[in-house]
Amino acid sequence: MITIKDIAKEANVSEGTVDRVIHNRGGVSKKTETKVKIVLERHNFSVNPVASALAMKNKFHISVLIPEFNDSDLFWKSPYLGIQKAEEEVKRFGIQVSRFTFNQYNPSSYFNSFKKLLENKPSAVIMVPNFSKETDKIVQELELLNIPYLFLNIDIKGFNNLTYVGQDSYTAGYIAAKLMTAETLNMSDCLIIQARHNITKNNAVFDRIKGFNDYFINNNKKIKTSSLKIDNLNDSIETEEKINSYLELHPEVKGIFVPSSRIHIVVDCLKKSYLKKLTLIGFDNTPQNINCLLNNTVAYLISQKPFEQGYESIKIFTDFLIQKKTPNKKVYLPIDILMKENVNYNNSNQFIYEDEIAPSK
Amino acid sequence: MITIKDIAKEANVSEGTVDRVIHNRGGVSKKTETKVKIVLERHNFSVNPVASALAMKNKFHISVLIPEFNDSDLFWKSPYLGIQKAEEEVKRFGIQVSRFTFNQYNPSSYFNSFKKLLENKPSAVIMVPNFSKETDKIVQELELLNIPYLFLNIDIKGFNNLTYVGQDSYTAGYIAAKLMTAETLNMSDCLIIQARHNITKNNAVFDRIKGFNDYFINNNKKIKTSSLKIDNLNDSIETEEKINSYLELHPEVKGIFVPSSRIHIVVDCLKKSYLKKLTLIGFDNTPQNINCLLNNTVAYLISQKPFEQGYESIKIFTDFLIQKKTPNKKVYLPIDILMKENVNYNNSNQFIYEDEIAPSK
DNA sequence: AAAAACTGTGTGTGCGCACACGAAACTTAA
DNA sequence: TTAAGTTTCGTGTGCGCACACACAGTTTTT
Repeated sequence: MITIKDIAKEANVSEGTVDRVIHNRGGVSKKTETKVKIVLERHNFSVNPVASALAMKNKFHISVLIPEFNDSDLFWKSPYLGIQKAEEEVKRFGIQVSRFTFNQYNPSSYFNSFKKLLENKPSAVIMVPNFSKETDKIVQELELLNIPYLFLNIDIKGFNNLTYVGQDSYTAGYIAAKLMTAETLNMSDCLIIQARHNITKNNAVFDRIKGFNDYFINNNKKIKTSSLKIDNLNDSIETEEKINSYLELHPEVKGIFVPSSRIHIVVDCLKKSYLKKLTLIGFDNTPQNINCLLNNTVAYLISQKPFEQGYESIKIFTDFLIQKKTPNKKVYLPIDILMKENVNYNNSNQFIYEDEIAPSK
Repeated sequence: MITIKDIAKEANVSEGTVDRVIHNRGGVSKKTETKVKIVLERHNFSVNPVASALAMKNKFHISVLIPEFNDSDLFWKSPYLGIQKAEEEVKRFGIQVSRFTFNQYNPSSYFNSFKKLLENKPSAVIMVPNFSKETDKIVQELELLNIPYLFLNIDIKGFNNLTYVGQDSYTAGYIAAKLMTAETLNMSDCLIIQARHNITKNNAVFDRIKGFNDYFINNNKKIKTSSLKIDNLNDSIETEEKINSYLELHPEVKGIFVPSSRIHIVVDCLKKSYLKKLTLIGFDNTPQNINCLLNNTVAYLISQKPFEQGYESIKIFTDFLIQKKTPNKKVYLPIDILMKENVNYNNSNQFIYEDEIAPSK
């Protein structure tokens, strides 16, 4: 394993000079710089991150801007845990992680949380760009300060984010349609239920629906889809009323697609008789949703691998900060298909060690 | 973050003594040992793995005993690559990895490879226990030498392996049956094709078939399954002959289940007319199998996440050797369901960085 | 022409730990 | 009592790197 000392000897300079070249610290003449760079190239040198971490001692600071979670909406707990696990791993490398949460329905909470985040002077920012207008402002500030940032889970176009870590929503919707087709025997209609506020704000939902519909078009399936928009999916009275009356009017509907994590709410609202007859497909492995799989009310869930999203984000920035590794423009995580039978294995890699909570089997 | 120096000061001994106590090097009087241990306990001290790795410099040696791969059987390439990726990551921690391959159909090649492996004096062994008799002998030697070992991909019971890293084959087969049911509309027979040599040697195949059959029993499905055993799946003439003539005799068969990675061979042998009519479900994301997904001949593949198996094995042993973290007795990886639409995303986390090969989309 | 300022480079120290070496303190043998 | 072990412990060095500091050589200012 080649070291800085070796490079220095070969280039006939001191270790300090090699260090300056590697880290672009300046104060090196053009001539020696190229001389050193040639040697570095030739040996394909990269610093020993272990030694580097030891010498630096808490140099880098990754800040995370992420929606908060609570008992009724647990989706964001998973990325949080993934971040936590990665944090534990990279701590000893001198990477410090701070988390800042916001209310995902409140733009100003998003922006205020960002302001607090900035005070910590992060070396890098992982953010969930939930609101486009505020994201504009945030990104502007970050770029002014030359702080690299990556988008987690929500993929907004037109920014210079280091990368996007998440799912290809379009394909995920496409797959949902395929599963729906298999389950409903190719010959029925399908209802898409979405919350109204999602129509503009969260384009993942939009992409999923587009993929869902495109599947039927591309494969000449005769399935018809229609959309039901509900103002507040958390208001169970409105939801219950709307869904059940829609189904009464449309007995040809055999499947329900919920392109968000809220399918458990739909399950709670549906009359028992419908639950038996309909095939439900939704997103995200929240505890409530998993429960729906286990009690046979939901046929499939498509998981975004939220834990891995958080975990990978931290790892990617660690490699970027320490080793200057640049990731691909998009880091798409696997599209996970969950059903009753494999759901228990889904999070196994989060709980490898004995002192952690083991998954119930 | 508390250091050895801090502990030493507080216990009124030198750093060297603390080091001796931490690593059980001996040469410490009972009195001072307990004195130091109390302080260690109080601060819940654990060594800084970064500094430790730097100081140790190639202390540990993990050896891997794994089947070889070639163009016609690429399955074992994935764990190999996973091991390679992990190796790259842990190299700087002073962990050296050596790989030893064997012919998976030849027990003596397995044992001979192990003998070579032993010469390297490994600190830990990752092995694929493909032959039970030879595994007996191997394990005996390892336990005599006090070398910890873990089983990769194949789960043989009755040994003191540190852990098993792989899939729950029974559940995987169970899920295959569920998918088969959905695709073949609940009302047909199903053929299981297996290689004869697998019947005794590889109990993963046995477990998958059991899970497959149990699904129909547990869920009162009227699907009948029958088995076709073929002596040598690689002999395409025999395979072709047997399968097609069986199907001719049994037109009620609507699905074929291949509980091994050889489904692409079945595809090659099947007459075109059958290919269109039948639903095929197999295992493992080898390039040939993936190709079958893409050209619509195979409906689903169940992946064992072989890449992750290799990767996690190395990581688990690294943590075990450096930090003495003991893993669970079984580390089950997710049961991955692959279909045409999501297969491209399946390996994305193997190729996060730009200079590596990106997945074709 | 001397002083000041700047540029380019080498040297030294410490990050936390592992481990070799050697020095006390103590025990046993002569 | 003294020499020779034996046990117990402290000290020193290096792992590879980051970064502060020092110092020569060069350019600019007065």
